[in-house]
Amino acid sequence: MEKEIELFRGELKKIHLRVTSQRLKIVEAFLKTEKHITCDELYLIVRRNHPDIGYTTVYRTLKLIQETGLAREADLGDKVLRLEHEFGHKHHDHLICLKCGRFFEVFDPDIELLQEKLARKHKFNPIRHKMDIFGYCQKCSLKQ
Amino acid sequence: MEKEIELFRGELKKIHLRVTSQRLKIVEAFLKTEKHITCDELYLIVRRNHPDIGYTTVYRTLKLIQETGLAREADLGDKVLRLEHEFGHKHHDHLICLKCGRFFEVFDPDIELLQEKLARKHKFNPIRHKMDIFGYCQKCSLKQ
DNA sequence: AGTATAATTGAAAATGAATTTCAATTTCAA
DNA sequence: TTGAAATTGAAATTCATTTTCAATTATACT
Ligand SMILES: [Mn+2]
Ligand SMILES: [Mn+2]
Ligand SMILES: [Zn+2]
Ligand SMILES: [Zn+2]
Repeated sequence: MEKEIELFRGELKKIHLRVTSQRLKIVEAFLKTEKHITCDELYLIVRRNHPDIGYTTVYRTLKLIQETGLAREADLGDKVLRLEHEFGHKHHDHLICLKCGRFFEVFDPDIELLQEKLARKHKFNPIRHKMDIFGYCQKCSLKQ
Repeated sequence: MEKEIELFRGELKKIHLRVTSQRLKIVEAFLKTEKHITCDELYLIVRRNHPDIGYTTVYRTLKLIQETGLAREADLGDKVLRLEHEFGHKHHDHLICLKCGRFFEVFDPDIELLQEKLARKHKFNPIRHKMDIFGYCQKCSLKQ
């Protein structure tokens, strides 16, 4: 987590933003959770230990966390914006259970390669992609 | 388009909903466009020829269009809900240009197969998936 | 240290797409 | 024909996201 925080500090300084105690507390809270978290969820967590920090500051810091490369958007199929750790985390895709909402992070190098090829075939220069497979996890498959 | 409209009529009747002139006009307008369309965009189109039809009815009919299997959600990376034709259209994924916003519909059977395998490997029962590759189309790649 | 300047904060307000409410109207089936 | 059910569209509501603004705080420069 130290590395991430150093990165955060550095990036802020680069763009002449200040490293405030609020920002640090928020980024620490974000780094501690391993979920795909919404702004509201993070706010509720931060508030437990730091009741003086407002929602707006969490919201704005979450933007900074994205901009500094610590987080990226993750879509779990509900309609709220969720963020997941980016720095130090390899790219991966998701299996998302339609019943219980749990998700699994997966990676398949063969698919990645074919995606690249597919794009090239269409003279398209791929930058990033999102692949989400929706269905039923083992537990929910059994229960049905 | 006749086939789609017959399906729509049939599905409505199945669930004891009425085939009204508004619904028909809206579904026809939807079927005529080949874009990934938002509710608002469709409303504006419908309004041109049928100024008496309200936004709410378009919104509700769009839900029905989805439920009857004529449309599915399509995410182009902006934050608005878009719908694309489903019935009679094969599954496909998207290459989405980050610069001009245009998109290309693509399909790769090898990727589809590997996706299925990947899910199975994790004891996951896949139902549907979404794969969007973001990057730059040929035109926008050259311009940069 | 003192002061000017710029950034930060959090409450409140604004935004905007998605959704619901409701009273009036229309359709259907008996 | 008549009562029940469905439909409609305007208006209101919801809810996440984003902006505004006045007060506070940090920083840079004498
Ligand atoms: Mn993830
Ligand atoms: Mn499409
Ligand atoms: Zn599950
Ligand atoms: Zn382009």
